[in-house]
Amino acid sequence: MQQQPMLEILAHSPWFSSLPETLAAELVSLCKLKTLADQQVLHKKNDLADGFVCVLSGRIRISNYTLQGKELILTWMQPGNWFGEISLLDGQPRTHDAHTEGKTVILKLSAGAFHTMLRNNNQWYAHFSRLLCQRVRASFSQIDETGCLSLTGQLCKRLLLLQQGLESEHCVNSQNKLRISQDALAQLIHSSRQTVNKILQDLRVKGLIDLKYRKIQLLDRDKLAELSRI
Amino acid sequence: MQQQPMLEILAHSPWFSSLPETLAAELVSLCKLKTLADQQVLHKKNDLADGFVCVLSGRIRISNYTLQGKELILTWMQPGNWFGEISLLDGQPRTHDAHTEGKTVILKLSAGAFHTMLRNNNQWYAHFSRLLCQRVRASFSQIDETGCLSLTGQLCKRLLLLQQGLESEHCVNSQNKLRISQDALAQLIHSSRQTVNKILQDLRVKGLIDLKYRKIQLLDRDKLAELSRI
DNA sequence: TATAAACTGTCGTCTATATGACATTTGAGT
DNA sequence: ACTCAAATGTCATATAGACGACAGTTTATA
Repeated sequence: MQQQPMLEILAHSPWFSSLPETLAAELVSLCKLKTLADQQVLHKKNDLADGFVCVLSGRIRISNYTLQGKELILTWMQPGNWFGEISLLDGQPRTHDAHTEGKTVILKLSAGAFHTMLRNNNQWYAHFSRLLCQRVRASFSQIDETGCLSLTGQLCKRLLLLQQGLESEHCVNSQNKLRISQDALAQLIHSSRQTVNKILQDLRVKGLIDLKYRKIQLLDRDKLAELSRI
Repeated sequence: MQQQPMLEILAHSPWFSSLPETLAAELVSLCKLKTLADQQVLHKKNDLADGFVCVLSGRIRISNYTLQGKELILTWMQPGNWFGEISLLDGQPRTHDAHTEGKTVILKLSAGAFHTMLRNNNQWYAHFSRLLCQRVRASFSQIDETGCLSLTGQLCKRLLLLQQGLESEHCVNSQNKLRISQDALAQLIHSSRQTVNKILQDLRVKGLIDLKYRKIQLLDRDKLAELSRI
């Protein structure tokens, strides 16, 4: 991957952009570029932590499986997103599976390099703490959402969040459309494909979104946000 | 409060017990004891962080309100639990309201003292990071639970977690019974009082719990755990 | 271009759970 | 001991959403 586009992707992460220059530079310089094919496993739940990762292109699905084998999607890590710090920071195993979706390029900092870096620079803990705080806050929001929003509300909220994530990507790929199946959305909000379809049709009729095969375009974000207020 | 019982309560927090002696000692020495009456507000959602808190006796309800005024309970902080670090570490406002339930004694470290302590001892960030990791993992569990367990499963899981929390308290008060209304349990699992009552009756008939006015005693934890496996 | 696989749209049915109503029980405060 | 507010137990009713079925559509690939 060329230097310039990589820096642009990195710059679109609010967390990464907030880092002091020295930390940002050291972080990137210690990382290795890796290219993964579609549906590769980065790690499974309960694995020991092997590193800290940033997605550069493609997408990584973060999910768990129930005893019955149903997949529960927590989120997708999109270009610019960093993840994997939890297991590194508390020494406990991974909380979720991580699978690529499509050809995916990542930056990876090995566990060893991560710990060496932190040991030599205690003051940088502050920045990883902030990343953890973001995760807690996002999780709290999600708990509130599932507690008091209808599935319509939850779906609107998730569509908005996915779109936000995509926009780090410079709208290059998909003319600003979300590329995602209705099935996957159902797994995200713990619902069924049929119900998601019904909700999406309803939103389309109301003019809030446009629907294509495996593509969703958000047309009226204010209304969508209104439907997902808590 | 006397020194000895306080130390015993503190010792029952896995997080606090894992701290290096120097940090534990400094933390406690910088805290101030406060006694609060029933239903006092420690802080509201969106307040700026004012401190880091440990419950010594009583209980603190952590909750949010929907637009319609319904209260969503995230959890209760019980004796030995520390909380409030999120806003302190990322400088953003509080995520939830915090109300006392019953006369409640707390240790409180002011925001200023917290930041001074960390500024002077960067290496202690590691321990607050671990606390954050616990929050993230607990939140992830809760998201999975609401996603794939029936209300019965969710309720069993929450009863077990509440009981675990209580046992830090040396079973002094309540002969090991949970003192909580069915209404509150409904707010915890985002359900209705009537449904919670039906589930509890069912668990009682099966011999897994015993029910009294505002009290629940867990009789068969293995079976309860079985009902809440994911 | 043909074929298969993945995805979508739309039924009808069934079940879990919310909600309102109301009687009963319990415990706290006087 | 009495009174009242809070909590509990139990209905009956309404409804959101899961799930199976199946036809239609789009894309990938041979």
